[in-house]
Amino acid sequence: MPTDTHGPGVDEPIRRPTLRDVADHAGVSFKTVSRVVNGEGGVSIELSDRVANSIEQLGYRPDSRARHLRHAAAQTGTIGFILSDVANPFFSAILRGIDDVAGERGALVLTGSTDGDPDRESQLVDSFVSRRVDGLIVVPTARGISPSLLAEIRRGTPVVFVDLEPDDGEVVTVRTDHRGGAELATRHLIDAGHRDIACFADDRSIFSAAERIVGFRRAMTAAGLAVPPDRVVDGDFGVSGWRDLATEYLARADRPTAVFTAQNFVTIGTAHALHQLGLHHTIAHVGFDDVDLADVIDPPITVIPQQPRLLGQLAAQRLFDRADGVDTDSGRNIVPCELLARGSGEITAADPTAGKTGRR
Amino acid sequence: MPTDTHGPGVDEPIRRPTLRDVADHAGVSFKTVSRVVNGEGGVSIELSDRVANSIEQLGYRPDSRARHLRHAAAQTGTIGFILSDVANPFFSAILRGIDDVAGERGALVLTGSTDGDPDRESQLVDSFVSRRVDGLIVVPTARGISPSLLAEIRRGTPVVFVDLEPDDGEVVTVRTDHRGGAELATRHLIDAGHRDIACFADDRSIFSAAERIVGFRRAMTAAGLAVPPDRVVDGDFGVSGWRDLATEYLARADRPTAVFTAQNFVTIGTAHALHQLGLHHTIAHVGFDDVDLADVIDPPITVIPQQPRLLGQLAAQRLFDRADGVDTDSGRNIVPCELLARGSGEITAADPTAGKTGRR
DNA sequence: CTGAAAGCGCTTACAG
DNA sequence: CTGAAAGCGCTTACAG
Repeated sequence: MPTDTHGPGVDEPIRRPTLRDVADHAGVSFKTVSRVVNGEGGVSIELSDRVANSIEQLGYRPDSRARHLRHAAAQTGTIGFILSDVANPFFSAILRGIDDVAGERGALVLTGSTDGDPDRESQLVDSFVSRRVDGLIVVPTARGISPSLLAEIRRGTPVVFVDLEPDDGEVVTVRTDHRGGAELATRHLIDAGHRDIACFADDRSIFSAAERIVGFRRAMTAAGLAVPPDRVVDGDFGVSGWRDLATEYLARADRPTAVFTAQNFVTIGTAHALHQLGLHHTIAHVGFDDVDLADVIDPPITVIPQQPRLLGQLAAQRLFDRADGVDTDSGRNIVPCELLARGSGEITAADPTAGKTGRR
Repeated sequence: MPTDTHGPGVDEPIRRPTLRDVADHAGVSFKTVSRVVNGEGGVSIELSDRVANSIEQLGYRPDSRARHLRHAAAQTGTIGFILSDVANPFFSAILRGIDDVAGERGALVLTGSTDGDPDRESQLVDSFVSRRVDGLIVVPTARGISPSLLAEIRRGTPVVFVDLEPDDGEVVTVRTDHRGGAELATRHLIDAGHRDIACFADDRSIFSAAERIVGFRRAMTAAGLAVPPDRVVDGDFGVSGWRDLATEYLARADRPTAVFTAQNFVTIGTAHALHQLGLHHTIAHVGFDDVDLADVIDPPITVIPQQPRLLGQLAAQRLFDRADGVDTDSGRNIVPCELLARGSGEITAADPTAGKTGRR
């Protein structure tokens, strides 16, 4: 058997040194080592040094699993974050916010993407619970809370929802004021003189999309404007799907004079379409959620930015407060919106007959 | 004391049901429950049903910590990902790739952002190791491997580096061909007739930035072109810093006729600057890494896209292979680059004397 | 200041 | 097919 200088080989099972190994090495009882590791005091300096030295030499790292086993209720310092897709910058910014707060407390974050699949969500809940996370932050896949998650909430596991709000009202949620933001965007377009505005949104089965559509309708109604059914389009089409759809929609003679796009992928796709059609200086456009380069394109896109990192921080804060028993309210944190005027949303309404007659 | 119907209150410690609780409930020995939980068989259907029923009623979930304690070498089904910032879409896409592969194996991913701080990196390594992760995927903060991470590698913990490569060559890395990609970008500009090209890069202390600068120089040298020192600018300035810097740099009379921006924040900042100066149709521009809306702005930005999700998948694959003892090579996976011509990189060189004399 | 005993929730041998 | 014993790595009482 060849000598292996690069650590244990494949066949030798990798065994980490334990408290007992350190104790043997230092020539003390393993309880003494435990005291040093936990900084409990009551150990002579001499022994303490000897133990510290052995820990260093053997590369001992306490096993947090074993550590918290004695009292099952003890916290593991790990929380779980269940979301649809971490690759979406909006959600990864939320994750970053969660990580900010967790890091301050020495806690760690487990993540899992569901792609909107409720079965995957349940599976992740079970996996997280098996690892005894101290709490769960969830972007729910469906409007109803999945049974396994509901069971955990009932059991007393701290759970905070972000971005989306499940139908059960007894629940803690941190999210943007989707409805208010959409109203703001729509009113902005109305104020620029638009009467015929379309709303392109993510699938309305998603809470935020539904809320934003409601906000759009409210603002229109408040201004005494009708919303024909085909002026609200929703669906989960992705950037390229929305580009194609918007291109076709806005090429029609009866196109609207302004568009409110209610989600970032929709905004990007629609911006593509407007440029493709050469209508980017003709049709006004306000988007929900900010996008890279939104202020470089011509005209720069007027948006309702969200603060995803803040959402994550607030959610984590509430989760830890609940885990500590400090925050016992159920209830919501709703972050208000502002509008960032950049140009695309300030295009005024053209002669309303121009589009209707199909003239260029 | 008021009756609490919503689960345990704050004072009652939340105790999850254990194997023993289930056994008592079902009226069997706890070993029988263990058999049912693990699907070991050798349990009569009648008992099995009774146990399953109790598990359901009590909401029992096995404790994975206790489960793997018996054999310390057993896998925990958890891996760690240490990176600079999950809010950067490039890294969150890598995380998604890792999650894809982990999910297939029923494993979970712990993440932690370092913001480039080596101390935080060490701290995260320790936290992850305490939780006995089966392996670590790391975007290293510094060129050298931090001592705590090195100790783990020596111990035999599977570690795979992504995106950046530490100086120690004995290490497993999955990354883009930074140098080759930069050469490709630069050659593309040279082929469009440019002789005077600037390179704006992330701080050169970062491996990828250094490599991309090398690629730039190589392509220039291969074409017989000189690279004056002030034609290579590097630093960690963020989007707005780069916008300001590039605006000042490109406003000068002796500006280059083309720019290669070696990182996504640099690309965004420089695109801003070019538009601000009205030079977006004058100065050619190629960026490393793709950006939202890059093909909507005028002209669309020519880029060398990376495949971050693929990088994550490859890294996780190698990590699990190593953890399983299948992959025992040290070595690198280097993903090659292609160029995506969109317009900004195909602007040809203006009369070379025009810029030099400061004429408009 | 130091240590031997019991136990956390589970699995792995070993009996019946 | 079912169960009682020992032990994983550690902490929490309890002795000296």
